This record gives sequence, C-alpha cells and structure tokens, in this order.
Amino acid sequence: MESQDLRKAGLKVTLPRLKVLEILETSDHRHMSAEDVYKAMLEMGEEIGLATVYRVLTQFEGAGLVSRLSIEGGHAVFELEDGIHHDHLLCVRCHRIEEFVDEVIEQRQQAIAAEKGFEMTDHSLYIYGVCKDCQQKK
Amino acid sequence: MESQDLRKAGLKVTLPRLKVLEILETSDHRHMSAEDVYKAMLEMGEEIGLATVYRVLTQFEGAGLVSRLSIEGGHAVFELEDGIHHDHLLCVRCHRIEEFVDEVIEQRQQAIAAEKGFEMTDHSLYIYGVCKDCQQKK
DNA sequence: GGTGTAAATGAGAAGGATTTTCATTTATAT
DNA sequence: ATATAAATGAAAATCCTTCTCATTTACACC
Repeated sequence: MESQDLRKAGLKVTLPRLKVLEILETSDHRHMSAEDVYKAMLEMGEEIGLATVYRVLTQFEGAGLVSRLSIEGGHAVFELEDGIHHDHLLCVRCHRIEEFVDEVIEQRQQAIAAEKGFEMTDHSLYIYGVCKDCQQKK
Repeated sequence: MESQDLRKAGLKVTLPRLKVLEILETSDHRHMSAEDVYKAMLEMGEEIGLATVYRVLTQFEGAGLVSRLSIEGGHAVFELEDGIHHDHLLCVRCHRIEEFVDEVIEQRQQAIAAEKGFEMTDHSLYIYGVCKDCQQKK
C-alpha cells in the first residue's frame, strides 16, 4: 500500500511515482542509479522522463523512503530505506554493493566527533575491495 | 627539493607543477579544491589554465604526492600526502576539514571486509557535523 | 460527477565540475 | 644546439544532475 506512503509525504499519487517505487521494490538490485531506474521503466513499457526520475527519487529521499549513496567519483545510487542504518562495501571490479552494520565503528565515530568538539550529524563510510567472485575470476 | 619528487614520478619539472606544489605547501588551508589552487596561482601573479591545475593535481595524485577527497555532493579537494593515513571530519556549516586517525575503526574495517570475503583495497570515511566554532555562532 | 487549482510531468536547456582535444610551447636527452 | 616527446592553455566536450516552462494531471470542493 505505497499510496499511503506517498500521501503521508505530501506527494500526490501519480503513476510515475508508483512505478518508481515498484521498480525499487521488485528489482534484483537493491541499489540503482537514476539511469538504472529510468531504463527499467522504459523496459517495462512505461513512458517517463529522466528528469522525473531524478525528481521523484530526490523527493523520496526527502520523505525518507529511499537513501542516496554518493559513491566515489561516480553517480549516485538509491536504495529503499528500511530504517536500519548500515554502511557499504563496494566491489571495485563488478560494482556489487553489500551492506553491513557495525556497532563498534558507530560508537568510535561518535567518540571521535565528541573529542573534536563536533556535533555529529551524519557520516559516510565505504569500504572498497574485490569481492569473492571477482577474486576467483582473476 | 621538489624537483626530485617530480622527476621520480616521471614528470618534467615545469613552472606550473612547481607552483602548484608550492601553493599546496604554503597555503593556510591543508585542503584545497582545484579552483582554490587556480585562484591562488592567479593571485600569485602566475598564469595558469584551470585544465592544467586539474591535470597536474591528478598526476600528483597518481604519483602519490597528493590525495584527493571526494566530498559528498561537492567538488574534490586535494591535500598534500604525508604518508600517514587518516580520515576526515567535515563541518557542514563552515566546511572546515579536520583529520583523525583511529586504529579501532581501521581494524574493524579490515575485519568486516574479511567477513564478507572482500580483499579490501581502500576505504573512505567522512564524519559530518557542526564544529565547535559554528555551534557557538548558532 | 464536474471543475478549479496547485502540483506533477516531459523535453530540452542549463548547470557545475572535470576531462578532452588540439595547436603551440617547453623540458630535456643526445 | 636541437630533435622529440611531453606539457600547456583555451575552448569544446562530457557526465551527472537540476532547472525552466509549457502542458497535463490529481484531488479538494461544490
């Protein structure tokens, strides 16, 4: 019942928005760029403009429905927000993205911010490496 | 004796390169964008093209003379490489950048990569917050 | 169920950061 | 001194993303 989520966010319930949500929910990939979503829409036979995809994703981000990852050097990717904070591991070969949660790191970050007199608002942590599959393909 | 560093990196010793190095070494700011370096050059009375600044900084990065930070949403900033790995804290108000080293986090990252079967090649960690000065200005 | 109005859309233009192209200049090995 | 490969500057090109603006649509109200 995603229409409710949209209404709650003060967004009208439109086909493009519903379809973008549907794609994020049903795609094999939990992490998609705006371009990925756009292409998936076209393959689905839905008309949409790339600008609308960006707009909708940005609004969803504002509404807390998705999170945006700003990956080093590249374009942003979006993931459905599940309410559980996590960080990311990225394969530098196949670009696969995995998620992890680590309480020790979370706490150390808080401690470091406090030491430096910062009021921490956010953080971004990416671990880059070669995933198991890609190591074997070598 | 930076000419040596340039030669070691297989780069010809040119005025633009020496001047960019000089600016990075003598600036009050340890972290500068390409634009910052470009403006500093012009203020110094040195002719240079912005493209050259980008090229030179990228080459320096390749040579291990500088590191590039890819800050969320914005442009890249560069810092002289001192051989000591560190991560960064960024003030979201004044954009001040501080550095920190934390062994606990480093080790946890290694452990997480190992758990996930990744061969870790790199990582990027930014803590965002409001610095002490900006908290008081509030 | 119509219908006015504010919000949403699509297409293309614009934006900002960075890279590329290419003709000209320069460093350096010989 | 000089040949040659590399470096430079300016402008164009690129990439991702946002904006503009004319047109369409959702939905509150009658």
